[in-house]
Amino acid sequence: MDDKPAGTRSGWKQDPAGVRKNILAVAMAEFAANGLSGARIDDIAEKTNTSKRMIYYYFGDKEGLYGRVLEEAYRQVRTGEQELELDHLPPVEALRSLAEFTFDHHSRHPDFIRIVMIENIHHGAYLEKSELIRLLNAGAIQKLEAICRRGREAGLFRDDVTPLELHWHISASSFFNVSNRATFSRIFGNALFSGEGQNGLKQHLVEMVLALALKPERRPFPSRRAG
Amino acid sequence: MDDKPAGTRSGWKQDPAGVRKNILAVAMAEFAANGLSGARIDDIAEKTNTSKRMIYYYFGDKEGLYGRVLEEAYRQVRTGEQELELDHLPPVEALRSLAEFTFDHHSRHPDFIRIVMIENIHHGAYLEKSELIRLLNAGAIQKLEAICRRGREAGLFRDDVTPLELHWHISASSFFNVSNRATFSRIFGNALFSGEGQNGLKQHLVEMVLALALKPERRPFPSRRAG
DNA sequence: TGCACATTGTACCGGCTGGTTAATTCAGTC
DNA sequence: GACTGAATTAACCAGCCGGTACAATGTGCA
Repeated sequence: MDDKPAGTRSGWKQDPAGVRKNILAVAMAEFAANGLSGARIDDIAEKTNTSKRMIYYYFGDKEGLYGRVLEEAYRQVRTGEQELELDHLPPVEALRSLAEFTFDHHSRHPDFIRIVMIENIHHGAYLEKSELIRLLNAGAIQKLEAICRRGREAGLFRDDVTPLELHWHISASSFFNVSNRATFSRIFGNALFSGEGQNGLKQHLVEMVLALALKPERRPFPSRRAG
Repeated sequence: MDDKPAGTRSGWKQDPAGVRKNILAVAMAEFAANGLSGARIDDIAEKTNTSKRMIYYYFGDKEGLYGRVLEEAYRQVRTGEQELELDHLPPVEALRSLAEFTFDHHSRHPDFIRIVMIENIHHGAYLEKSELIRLLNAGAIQKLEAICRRGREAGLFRDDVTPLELHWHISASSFFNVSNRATFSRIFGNALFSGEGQNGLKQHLVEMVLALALKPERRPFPSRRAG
């Protein structure tokens, strides 16, 4: 165990922060794989560098652990989103980039998607209890609001389509693309989930979102035909 | 117990078919509510008109029961879809109707959505085993294919957007609208889930789908502005 | 009626699983 | 180097829960 101590104390042989982190990471994978009731504390403990007792020591009980995993999942994903820089782009390009980024970002974080699916199965009961998550998500739509403001100021965007609604549509496609891959591909084949298929979906999502956001007379389409 | 016997034999006092049906209905509700590992056989038996013994008699084990519930869920929903009649409508109107219907239909069947969510959590492992479901779903896209054929023949529809992709986009929004209601509304409020909000989403979904399917020069938009 | 088979009730079990008890080690402090 | 609180270990437990054994009863048929 030659990890560098992750906590604030240095030269500390025991590593509480590292243990917590290790438990959280393993638990996230297990909950994402098996759900709240499907995950086994013993299995989580087994895959940890520490023991079952430590899980209860740091997280109280199974639901407490799940709650922290949920928070951690949101924290990781929202943090990743912050890195996207859009202010230097004109509104239409910014919206296009945001949609493409969201589509790819969700695709890169299937465990997050699965945790959110599981949380929805539980009617958002645990998310309900977390103030941290509400704070984290408060900023989730700010980029889009800024884009919409600029777009409207430039006379490009409709004003009867709200940022929230745009966010909903972008999220729906990006989320569904991961969450329902198993059943959809089983029923209709894998075509849409190949590299080519995914690019097609993404591009068409962008077209749809732009078609929705832009005033009809400002639409940059036809995508690649006469215009 | 004055149900009429549902089986093939008449004048039969015992009612195996009815018992099966009763178990399936209760189990579907329980699995939808709690997931596969979360649902309790004892609880299901309790809410049934019969006993736990009968569940094992008819369905073998818990997973067998879940598999049949999954089939039944698909059967109910796909059967309900059959009732939609679109052949008498011109292609654009037919597509609009199909999208609106799908949106509403999913909204009316939250338990089906939840079962599909749960099945996706399990990577579609049980759906994988069911030939019945594959057959049921084979026809799920035929209406859309017919619409697209007519639309292309009339010179209205693009030919680089497949029926499968249109189905994917319509499904994504309609599914997400139910599946992620809990977390989305907790984070962003209920505005989109009021009657008004839902109508707005549905109308904008239609706009997006039509914008995607139609050739640019044939788009009937601007939605309600000059044009 | 008596036979063969389908259906059902009762009582039970084994081990999995979330959670705990209590003793032990570790690191800093005086 | 004894004291203290935080961190850790190992053994243990109660009851839940999926599943079963077996007897009993219902049903059509000859």
